[in-house]
Formats: sequence, structure tokens, C-alpha cells
Amino acid sequence: MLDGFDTIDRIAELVVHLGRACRSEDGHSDLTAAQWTCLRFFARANASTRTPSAFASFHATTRGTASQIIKSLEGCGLIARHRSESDGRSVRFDLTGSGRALLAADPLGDLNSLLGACDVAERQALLATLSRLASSLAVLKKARAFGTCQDCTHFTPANDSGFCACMAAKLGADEIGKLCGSYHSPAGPMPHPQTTRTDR
Amino acid sequence: MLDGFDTIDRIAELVVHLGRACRSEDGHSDLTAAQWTCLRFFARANASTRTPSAFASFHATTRGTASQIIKSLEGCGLIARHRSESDGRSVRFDLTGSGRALLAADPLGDLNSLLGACDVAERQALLATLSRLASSLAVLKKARAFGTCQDCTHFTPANDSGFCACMAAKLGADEIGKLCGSYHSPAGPMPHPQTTRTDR
DNA sequence: CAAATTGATTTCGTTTCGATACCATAATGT
DNA sequence: ACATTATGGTATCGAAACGAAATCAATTTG
Repeated sequence: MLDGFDTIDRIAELVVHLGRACRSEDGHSDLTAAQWTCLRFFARANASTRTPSAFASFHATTRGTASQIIKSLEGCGLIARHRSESDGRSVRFDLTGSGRALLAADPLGDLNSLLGACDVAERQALLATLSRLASSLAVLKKARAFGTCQDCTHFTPANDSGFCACMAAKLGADEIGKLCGSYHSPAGPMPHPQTTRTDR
Repeated sequence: MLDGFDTIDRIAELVVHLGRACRSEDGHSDLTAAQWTCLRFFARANASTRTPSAFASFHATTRGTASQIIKSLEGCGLIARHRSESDGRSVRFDLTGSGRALLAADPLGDLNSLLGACDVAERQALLATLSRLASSLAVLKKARAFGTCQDCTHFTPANDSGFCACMAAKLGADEIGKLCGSYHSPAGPMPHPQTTRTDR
């Protein structure tokens, strides 16, 4: 290999680089990087996934740290807390009006506008590749995978909506595109790679 | 848009997610995420780019923070400091033997192995897309772009080597694949988007 | 019903990070 | 020649993030 380093290394490092570069803010941003990630997560995840534990898995941190980030957003009035009726321990967070409004100022907007200028086919290919990489990596790292219900093996589509075998519930058209914490990739091996309690 | 969120948003957030997920270590790693990034950077960049300032730009942080990260790696004996002869202020860092050895334990290896299982065409497409996004994003953020000399507009290839008009120097085969801080993408507008001193 | 598990939170100490100020050298302008 | 400005690098400090561990309540398991 005469190149300084080969294609595979270059891709991996580009992913890390892009992931960090695109969240840097020009001036002073309203939120920190962790808070942005949290706000985005609660905006994109379905109802049963908008919990502190799920966010902790998604953000690859402890539940304690996740709880702190969530508390700060709640203090800003960007997300609202709802207790679960079925489970007295569990809580769920929804974005408030100001939370949804703030998403428009997401520093990821720069990357979004670049992607908007991309060819549609290139964009689709990129999405497919990155999705597969993300779920494969989750399996490899023995972490929980996150994906959209419409790509999940638990999901059987009907017209305009579908049924999730995992949650045993019919999903509306607005739910099937959201992130789910019990996502199972067609590629991955085991349905629920939940390990024993390690607080990670 | 009936989906919970559209393709473009999903891609942007996948990039951030992948970038964070692939650097998380299963057990205890030898280095922190920032230290790994720094070690990788000094391994991939050409001689004139292996400076604290260039790393600060690359890592989208301040020179002060970059200096701390570098100091810690220097303390571990993973990189070695060399003063510049032409400029009394500038320093350059090279990987030591143990630094090169440690790169084999890079946590990015997980992502690398997944990429290795990819189709070659898919991999090439991914590299092309990510490279373009990275340099376009740098222009948009008014940040310094980083790319390989062989893709730079300052570079005119000869057989097996080439000439860099920016550094006004002939480049050997081992240099043209390395990252350069004065990289100019064929797409971007201005050669040196160096802004005034903002310490970012 | 006891024991183990799970979801969430709190606290504490450590590390990292960004902002700022600072010093040394180099380039620029008059 | 001299002052001014720009640049490369470092040190310091406070805020944030983080991991680890302890705690509490609700649920599940045996």
C-alpha cells in the first residue's frame, strides 16, 4: 500500500471527523453538543423509546449522565416529562413548542444543506450504507441498535401503516419512520442484545 | 413528509451517531477519544501539517485544548517533539515507535472490519461522498479543510510522485497520500480560507 | 412474600473542554 | 530602526461531561 494510509482507514477517520466537525458552532450556540444530541433524540424516537435509559444507550453513556443532560433540557423548558401509566418507574419526554422551534437552529443544519445539494441516488446510497454500518457496529459492540420501524424485522407493513410484532401494536404512518430502541436489523443475529446490568 | 423525519436529517444524525459510537471502547482503552484522534492525526498528516495549530483546526477545538492533548501524548512517549529550523515558534510532532505500535489497538478497528466486509464499489462511493462532504463543510464553516495531496488543486501529478504548488516542493510517493492542512478541494472557492485570529 | 431486576435519580470526584490571558517569534508598516 | 500587528504555542481557570457508586421506587421472578 503506497498511500499514506488506505481507503478503509480513511473512511473510518472521515466518519469521526465529520461527526465532530458538523456539530461545531460558529458563534455561541444555545446548547452544548450533548444537549443537542439529546434534543434530537427525543424529537426522532417513538414514544416507547423516549426514555432516559434509551437515550443513555443511544448516546453510549451512563444513565446517570443521561439523567443530568435531560434535567438541563427540562429546566430550559425544551422537553416535558410524562409518567408512564403502565410502569410507575418509567418516564417519557416530549418536545415542547420551544423545543421544536429550537431544532430549526440545529448546528447540523449546515450538513443538511450540503446533503440537500447531493444527487438523490447518492443520498440514498449513503443512507443505506450508514444505516447498515450503524446497526452492524451496534451488534459488534454488543450495544443496543437504533433504527426506524419500517426497516425492522419486527415490522410487517400494511398499506400506509403497519404492525410491530415487538411492541404488539399497530403503527400509524407517523410512527413507522421514527427511531425505536428495540430495533432489529435484518442483518444482525439476535433480537435483543440486552446484556446484564452493567450501567452502560 | 409523512416520515417521522426525512432522509437528510436521518443521514446527518447517523453521521454524528456513528462518529460517536465507533470510538466507544468496550473495556478500558489506553487513550481517551481526543488522544486517539490526535495520535491518528499525527500519523496521517504530512510533516508541515503535524503542528498543534493544525491539529486544533482539524479537531475543531482551541489551540489551548489541543496543546493539552498533545502534551499528554508526549508525556506517554507516543509522539516526539521537533523544533522547526525555519520558524522559531513552530514545532512538529512525529510518532515514536510505541506510538505506531499503539495504532494497531485503535478502537476504530471495529468500524474498519465492517468496512472491510463491504463491497468495493460501495466503499469507494462512500469515500467519495464523505470526502466531498468534509471539504464542503469546512468551506461552509469557514474552517480549514484537510485532504490528501493527490486530491488537491495545488497538486500536479508526475509519474509515481508529483509537485505541490502550495508548498513549492516535490512530493514523494509516501507523501501524496497524507493529509495536508493547506488542502484545496476542487469544489471549494477560495484557496486559503484563513480568517482573522479568533482562536478557533 | 422475599429476592432480584429494572428505571431513574443523586452525589462525588475526575477529566475534558472552551475561553481567556499570556509569552515568544515573525511579519508588516511607517 | 522601531512600533504594530499577526502568528504559533502554552498556562490557567471555571464549567461541563463523565464514570462510578449509592439510593429509591416499582416491577418481575421464584
